[in-house]
Amino acid sequence: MKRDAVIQVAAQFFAHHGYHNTSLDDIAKALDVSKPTIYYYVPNKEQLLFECFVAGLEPIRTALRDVKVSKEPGRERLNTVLRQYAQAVASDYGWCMVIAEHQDLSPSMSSHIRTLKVEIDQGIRRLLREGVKDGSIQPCDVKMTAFAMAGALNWIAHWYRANQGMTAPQIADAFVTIFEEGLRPRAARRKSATRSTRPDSSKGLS
Amino acid sequence: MKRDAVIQVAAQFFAHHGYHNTSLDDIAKALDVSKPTIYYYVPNKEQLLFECFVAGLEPIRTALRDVKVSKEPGRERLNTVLRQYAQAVASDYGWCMVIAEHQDLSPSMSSHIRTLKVEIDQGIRRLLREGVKDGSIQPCDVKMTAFAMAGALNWIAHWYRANQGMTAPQIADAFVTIFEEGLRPRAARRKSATRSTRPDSSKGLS
Amino acid sequence: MKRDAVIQVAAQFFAHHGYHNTSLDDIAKALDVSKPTIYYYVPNKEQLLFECFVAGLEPIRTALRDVKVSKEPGRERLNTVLRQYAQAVASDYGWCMVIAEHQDLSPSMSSHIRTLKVEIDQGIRRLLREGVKDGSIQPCDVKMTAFAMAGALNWIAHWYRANQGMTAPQIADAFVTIFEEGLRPRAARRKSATRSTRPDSSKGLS
Amino acid sequence: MKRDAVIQVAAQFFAHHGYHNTSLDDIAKALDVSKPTIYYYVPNKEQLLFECFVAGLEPIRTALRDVKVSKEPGRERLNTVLRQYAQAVASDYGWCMVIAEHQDLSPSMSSHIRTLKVEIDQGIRRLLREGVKDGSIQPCDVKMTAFAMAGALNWIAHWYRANQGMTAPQIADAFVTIFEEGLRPRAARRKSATRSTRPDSSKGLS
DNA sequence: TATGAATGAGTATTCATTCAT
DNA sequence: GATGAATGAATACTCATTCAT
Repeated sequence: MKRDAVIQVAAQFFAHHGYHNTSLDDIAKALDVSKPTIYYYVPNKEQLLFECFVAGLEPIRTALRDVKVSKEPGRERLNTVLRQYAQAVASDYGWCMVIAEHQDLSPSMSSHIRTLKVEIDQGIRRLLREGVKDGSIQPCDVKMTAFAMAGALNWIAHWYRANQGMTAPQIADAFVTIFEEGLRPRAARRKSATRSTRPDSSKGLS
Repeated sequence: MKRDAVIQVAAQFFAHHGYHNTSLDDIAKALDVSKPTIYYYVPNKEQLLFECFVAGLEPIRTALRDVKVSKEPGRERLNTVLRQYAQAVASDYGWCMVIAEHQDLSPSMSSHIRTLKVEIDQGIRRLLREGVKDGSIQPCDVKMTAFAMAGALNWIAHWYRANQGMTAPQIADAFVTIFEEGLRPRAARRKSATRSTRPDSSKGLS
Repeated sequence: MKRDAVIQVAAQFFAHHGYHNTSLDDIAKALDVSKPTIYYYVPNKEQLLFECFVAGLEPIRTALRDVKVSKEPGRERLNTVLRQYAQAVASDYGWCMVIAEHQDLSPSMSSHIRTLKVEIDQGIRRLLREGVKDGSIQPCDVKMTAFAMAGALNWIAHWYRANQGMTAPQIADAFVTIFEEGLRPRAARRKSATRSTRPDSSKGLS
Repeated sequence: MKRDAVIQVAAQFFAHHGYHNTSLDDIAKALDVSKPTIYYYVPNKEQLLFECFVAGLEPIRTALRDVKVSKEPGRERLNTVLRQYAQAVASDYGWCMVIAEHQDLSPSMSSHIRTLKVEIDQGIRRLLREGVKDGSIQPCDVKMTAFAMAGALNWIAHWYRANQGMTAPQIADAFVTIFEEGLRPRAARRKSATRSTRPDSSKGLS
């Protein structure tokens, strides 16, 4: 589908240059079509961002749905979702998914996006609660924990570069370990964490 | 200093509406001055963003410096810095600090900002390493842990609203607990986590 | 071609009001189009000036080329070029051609224009040298003579007004006579100069 | 006088960068004073240009006045004036003198300048007429000859650079020779023209 | 004399969007 | 399906000029 090509190219441009620094001219040129052609597939720039957002979010929603019927303990199911989440954020659509904000969107689209985001957040919180209930997760502030996880994972979109350093699944695993184990030493340590693969590159803030 | 007022108002606008959706006209109107007056204090819009960035970052740098001479174990010193970090991100300048990216900046300014960000990241990594060495932090992937923490904390800028729900220090404490304890239940639990204060609001993604 | 209309109208405005006193709004209004339309045909104001410059220069370059294959003595060929030169300077594009300077142009465009100007200058010097060689022009300081001629002719752009007083070819003839004969009386005068047609108007300096 | 310093610096800036590309800030910075200080000496930018113009023109007016009482033949007196003219055009004020145009000036100032320019032009024409009458200049189109001379001399402002190549008096002499002798060979040549000193540099058009 | 602070009026340029074809 | 041509609206930035001090 050409429509998908439009959306993917848009996502890549948005991720590299930002939403506002990407003109439809840029996208048109990259696709080697004229600007009005884009309007044939998408009604406006805002919708383009929205489509990128949805494309990125979809796999996470699917993972949340899949996990609902699983028999595994909550912590395992949460980890499955987090792994999928990390992969989504590291995809072409990750950046759009993460920065799509009310700031650049009309009220109606903004609330639409908010609904989708809330759905994800609630899904994660539910898994946390279920994990606490079944004993696989220790009691915690569910809301804050969901925020911390989302933040850590979303941030991947800001520093991840495909084909450089770790792959998305590797990052997901590292993060899962961090969130599972915590920093405080346990009386009986059973598993030693892996070392960083590229200790030189450092840009946690960005 | 009027200059500081300019920067603060700019930071608030950037945070609420985004960098590109804020015109210098907006800022001028909010300050009740004419547009050229802004140029009297700041040479251009980019520099305005940069000043906001620096204003937000400064307290974190200070905290990192202060902690260097502390005699406490690494984990405590790290927590001190993280608390300051959370407070900075929740300030007026937090959003600017977090989204100031190469995308909207000239190459020279971009690299300047990168340098400052790397400094923070390295500071956190150092504390992690020292904590591991002195036994207050369990062995972990230092780089990934720093990334996860920075991400979780940076993300606060996307959902925090002053005078609503938790205060910045409360959030900081909650996050510190999460990172310290981890999700996996410990054999002997000594400290039970607090419950979420506002279980209704949910927007982890944004 | 609409593009040509844009350039011609621009040239007229530049000539009447000066480059800096002409806004793209003025040009757009005169063409009865919107400002962005101009940008559809020309990438920026500087390029607009450049196009006017080239439009004015082209006939002179052509004349220089044509004259290369002529069998006439140097002085005749020079006169042919000077006549064409005068006509170009008196055209809509004359003023642009003459004032297009490094001052208002980017370095690259500036050097481009300089190249073209040097080409004209060298062409005139060559004709002077050839005239001296074939005896049709008396020995002289070739460089200074070329400068004097170029100056006298360029200056036409400052005082010439179409449909007032002499036509461009008449002016060209008058100048050719002046340069040919010189002021010092010749022993045997063969040709008496014409009188000025409008002795009242006087603005040699401007 | 500080006022003179202001005018001279302004003239240099105008000459190097153009009237419109010179801001009062530039001039103030070069003089190491604040912008309002300039307004203490000169009421506005236009007046600044006017003062430069007058400063450049004055020596020519003086020369014309001096020559009125001379007993020399017209051609000699004309040459004296032309030499002074060339020197003025090559001065700091030359460029301003030559480009000061109605385009950048208010109507009243514009007409004032025009009056001064006409005075010069009429002075030259008068000398030409007197030279013809006393036989030192051969009959010619006085108006066109004055225009040609003014153009050739004015143009010096566009290519002359102090301390490079010929001095102003040398240029004046070369031009006088050119205008006196003309290109057409004379039956009996009495004086051979000098050669160009820098035959490589070529920029007659500019 | 001199200036720090301020501004009104511009001005080039960009860009999402439209429409006739 | 696709595009050439056009535009309304916005926006960063500049600069001559003023005025209270």
